[in-house]
Amino acid sequence: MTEIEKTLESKTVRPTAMRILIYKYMADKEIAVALTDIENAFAKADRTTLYRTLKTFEEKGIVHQIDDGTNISKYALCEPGCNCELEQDLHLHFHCGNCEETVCLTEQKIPHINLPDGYIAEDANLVIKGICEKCSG
Amino acid sequence: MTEIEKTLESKTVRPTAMRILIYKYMADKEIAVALTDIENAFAKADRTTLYRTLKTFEEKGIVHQIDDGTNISKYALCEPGCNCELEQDLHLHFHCGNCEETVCLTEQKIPHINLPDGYIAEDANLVIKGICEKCSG
DNA sequence: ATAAAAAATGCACTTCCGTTGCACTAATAT
DNA sequence: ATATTAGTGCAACGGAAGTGCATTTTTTAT
Ligand SMILES: [Mn+2]
Ligand SMILES: [Mn+2]
Ligand SMILES: [Zn+2]
Ligand SMILES: [Zn+2]
Repeated sequence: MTEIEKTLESKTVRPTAMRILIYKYMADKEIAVALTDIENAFAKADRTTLYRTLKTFEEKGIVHQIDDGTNISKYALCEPGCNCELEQDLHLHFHCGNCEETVCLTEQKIPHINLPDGYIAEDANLVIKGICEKCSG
Repeated sequence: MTEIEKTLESKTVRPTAMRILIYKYMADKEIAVALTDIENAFAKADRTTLYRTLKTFEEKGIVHQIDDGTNISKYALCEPGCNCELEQDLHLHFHCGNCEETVCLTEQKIPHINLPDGYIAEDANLVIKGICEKCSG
């Protein structure tokens, strides 16, 4: 049993062929991927399957969904041991206006914000737009 | 000439009847509005006109577009003298999971973030999700 | 005032992404 | 071996954003 299969099973996701391929695809990429990206990478698979795979991965805490402001949902593998729901694990995301790529900056946590009275924070999303390290070189 | 007409003209936007109505509608609301909201409020007007009015307002710095993570673009009037493009004027937005409303927290500026080497920030979007002051009461 | 030009509006249609229903197939449990 | 559950594929739908073009309204020039 491979490392990936073990990872999936540890999150109670059955390691089907398709799921292993998608996991591998995402692990090899250092950037967040859209459904369309996966669709293009696996042309013979049906979009619905890929879509539902991402949903399953998300529900089981294998990936987290990223809203980078492009109105296209992106996904990235969670770090080992990450708890995306918890405030302490909320990292920011960077979207490059040049290459259009979105990356997790997992080291950069979202700072705690003091809200006006009555407001209760449950989640936060911080996206920085600009030029990425690859494009600014 | 009314106050609103003067405001529009000062931003080089011709104060047509429709535009004045939309401006007034947004000024009366304390929350960010979607195109659909305006569409419902002015049922006899065509969606395209409303759509293009918002675009014009945005280009001329009368409103700013808000991406609150719902994948529905919201718009809110800019504060007098605000320069949304500048980092110093970037405020955060709050989206309530209960009433589904989005508000500008214009007092809460987005804190400056130190990015890894090579990353150049040009814009930022910070959305806090939770329960708003009206719903938490 | 009249005509020409420019701007705004309305209608129809398209595109894109996300999502769902249902049938079919593969895997698992009894 | 059979029943049950989980995964996949196909087809269609839906909402929201966006565009091309005809028509109307407003502005400008004559
Ligand atoms: Mn991330
Ligand atoms: Mn705002
Ligand atoms: Zn880049
Ligand atoms: Zn609320």
